[in-house]
Amino acid sequence: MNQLSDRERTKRKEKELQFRHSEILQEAEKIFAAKGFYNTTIAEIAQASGFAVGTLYQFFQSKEKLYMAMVVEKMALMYAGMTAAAEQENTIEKLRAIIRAHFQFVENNLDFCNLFFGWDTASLSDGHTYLRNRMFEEYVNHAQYIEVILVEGMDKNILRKLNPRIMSFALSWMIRGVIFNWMTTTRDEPLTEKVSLVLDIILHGVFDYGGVNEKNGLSA
Amino acid sequence: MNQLSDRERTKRKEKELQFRHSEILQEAEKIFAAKGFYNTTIAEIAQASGFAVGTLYQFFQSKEKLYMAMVVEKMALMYAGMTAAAEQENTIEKLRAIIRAHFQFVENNLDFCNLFFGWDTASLSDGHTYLRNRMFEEYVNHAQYIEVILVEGMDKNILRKLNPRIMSFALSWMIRGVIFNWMTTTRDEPLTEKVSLVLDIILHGVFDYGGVNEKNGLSA
Amino acid sequence: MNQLSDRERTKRKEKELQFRHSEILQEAEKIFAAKGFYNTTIAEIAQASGFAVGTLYQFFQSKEKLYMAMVVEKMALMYAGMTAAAEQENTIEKLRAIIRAHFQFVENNLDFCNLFFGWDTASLSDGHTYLRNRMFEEYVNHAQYIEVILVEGMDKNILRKLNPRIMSFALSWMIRGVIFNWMTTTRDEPLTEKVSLVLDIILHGVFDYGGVNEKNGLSA
Amino acid sequence: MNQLSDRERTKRKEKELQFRHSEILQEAEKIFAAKGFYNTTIAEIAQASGFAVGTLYQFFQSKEKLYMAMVVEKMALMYAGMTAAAEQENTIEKLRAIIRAHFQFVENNLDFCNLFFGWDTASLSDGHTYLRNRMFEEYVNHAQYIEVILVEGMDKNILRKLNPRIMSFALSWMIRGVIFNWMTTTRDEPLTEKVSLVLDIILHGVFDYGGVNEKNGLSA
DNA sequence: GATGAATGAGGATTCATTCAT
DNA sequence: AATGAATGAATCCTCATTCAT
Repeated sequence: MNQLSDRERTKRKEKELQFRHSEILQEAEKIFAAKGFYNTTIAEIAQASGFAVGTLYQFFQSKEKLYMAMVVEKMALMYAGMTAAAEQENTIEKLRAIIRAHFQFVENNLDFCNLFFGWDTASLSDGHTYLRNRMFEEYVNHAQYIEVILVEGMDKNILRKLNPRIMSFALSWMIRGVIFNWMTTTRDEPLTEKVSLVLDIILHGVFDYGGVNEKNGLSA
Repeated sequence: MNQLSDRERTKRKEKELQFRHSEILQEAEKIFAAKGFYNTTIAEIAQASGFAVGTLYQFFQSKEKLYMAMVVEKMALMYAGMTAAAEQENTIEKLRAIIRAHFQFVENNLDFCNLFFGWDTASLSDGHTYLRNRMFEEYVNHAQYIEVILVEGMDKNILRKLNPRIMSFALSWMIRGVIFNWMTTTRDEPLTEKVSLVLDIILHGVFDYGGVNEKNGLSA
Repeated sequence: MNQLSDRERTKRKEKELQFRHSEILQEAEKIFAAKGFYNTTIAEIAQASGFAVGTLYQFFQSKEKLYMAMVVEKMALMYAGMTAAAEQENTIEKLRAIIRAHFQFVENNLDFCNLFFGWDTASLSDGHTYLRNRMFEEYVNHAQYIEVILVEGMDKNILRKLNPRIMSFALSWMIRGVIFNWMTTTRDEPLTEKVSLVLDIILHGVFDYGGVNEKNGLSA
Repeated sequence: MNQLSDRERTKRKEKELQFRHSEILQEAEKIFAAKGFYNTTIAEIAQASGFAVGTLYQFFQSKEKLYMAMVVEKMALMYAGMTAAAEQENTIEKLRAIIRAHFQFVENNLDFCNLFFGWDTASLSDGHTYLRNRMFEEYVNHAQYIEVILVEGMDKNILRKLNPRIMSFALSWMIRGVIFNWMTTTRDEPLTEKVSLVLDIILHGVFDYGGVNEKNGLSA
């Protein structure tokens, strides 16, 4: 029983640790998003998260590591959400789900996305290599995941047989573009309203065949 | 005669000034691109451009202003090039020319694009508002220019009648995506080789109508 | 009986305390010797000695006090050893024994001596006065002990009648010099081999009387 | 003529530089001597020497480098003085001159010697290797210089044929001992008064041959 | 008594900016 | 106009010490 309570205590501690961890990360995200990496001081984050400066350094070795942890965690979350959403039968539906998940994440994580999409993932001095690599890795990983879906679609003769890498990037960045547009303007209607439009453009393009797309009832 | 020589002197001076200006901006671009805004020191730029630190401050009020001048100049150049290239009869050809001009600029200005597209336009402390606004302005300006072309195309029944703003962003960012992909990979073939593919995707989308696009001879 | 067990418990506790004390001091010595006072952290000592940081503070009020305890203990040991060794009939033999004891201590306590002789008894901020005084006290104490021996020797017409304080310091530091030399070089032969040489020099000096020393059979 | 004035200006600047250099070093010496390496702050030195913190960093890369520069300079000065003083015909006179020069330096550089002889040449974290080496080098250099004098004396049958390295160290450290004694006590009479006594002990030792030394008229 | 997480004061260092020459 | 030495505010990080458990 004593042992049990020991285990329990350990567990509780770990949970608390995790909790504090994300507590800090959450505040850090807001501040980093608002002011960028270099204009954010550790003291600010400490104050905002209610810990002492020294305490932050017990969780994160350095300012850069803290920043990285925040970005990597969020990115993973974003891509995980998209991957989970893509669990659909139909290729088209998979793409639609991915777009929607992407948009939803943005709506729910404005702070972070401001940072991530807003031209701003700061150039970190030396550790920058690691973060860039890590982000790029995550990004490529996701791109490959989309490629797989695209290739599947090609095999089923649902999608045209074009370079899947390029297609994947075109899709991702078209999405990014719409996000950027939304974030930098009034945001009067939810981003998720634009899912169909984006899917339509990526699927059928902008060329006008004289209404042939619409006739085919293919516009999503 | 004295007046003439005065004018001449003034002219020469202005030319020299301009020359020094761009001399500095050129070196600044390289260094900023290589190390980011915060890891670049004024002393470095001074050294690289062959001027004294104090002299730089005679041209630019502050480090941020210098950075801004550099970015704004380059952006203007980029968009100007694209606008110039778009002087074509045909809507489709206009789009193709814009894509090509974009790609060419990237190929010719790797340093800058690394900075501009590479997730890095640092968040500048207080002047950041101005730069962001200035960049955004320039960007929206360009987007509107493309919108005009797109609306023209719609009027001529060449393009589908979709939200032109969204279409414009979709196009721009699809281009960005391909650029990003190219910049972060091997770059074994010129970026300009991809013009047709990008145009094809944006025009006809990725959906497979059973070869109907190809049959129609519409693939660009 | 209860009282007895109480006494016993108290005794045992004290022994344990003492044990832990020296346990800590032993580890502290190694680390201090290797890295100096300021580059050694309490956390390191805690880890090395297998106690928690807080526990160390139950034994020693501060880092400086811990350091002092260590130094003072070792010094006392050193001087005690020398004093014990000096229990000899003959004055000359007393000096020889002191030199030998000194050298032996060095050979057996390299870590500490590195610290103590190696130019490094760091200047401690405020407590430094105490430690310096304490060390100096110990040192002078020992010097006086040697002085007594020297004066005895003078009384017996074995030693020249010179300022005994100076003589004492001359002897001590000549020993230190040989130690320093030995510690900073290859140490191929034991330090104790040098006892006779040192005794010879201090007794007879370096002047050459044309072999008169040797003739007299006085070289030690 | 312009060229000449240029040269002159350069010269003057260099002189000023050197002047400031030693200005700083002088103040640094006092403070370091009083408080030790770790308890001295750059800000203090800056304040004391009348410069801004940043200015110190234009002269010395780091606190350690500043410390080293100070120590090395002083040591060189000390040994140079002793070497210069040793320009004597007679071996005995050479030794006497060296001892006197040593003592004089101490009298004139109390601050520094407090640091240098007072158990305190701090253990510098990483740069420490360089300083230690540099100091040791300088030290050994000097020791060898004395060795040469000793060997000369042996060749002339003035000194006994003992290990010259050990003799050199014995002499140096006996001197150090007397210095230490003088520095840590009242200093009522000048250190230089003790030259003859030290020379006497090192030459003739402390053994009493029944006045044979004095009879020979050899006591220095 | 033992623990070790939390604290926050303290200091080295950098670098944009100024200004006397 | 050009220079570049001097400035000192600003910030990251360390680590001795405390105290709730």
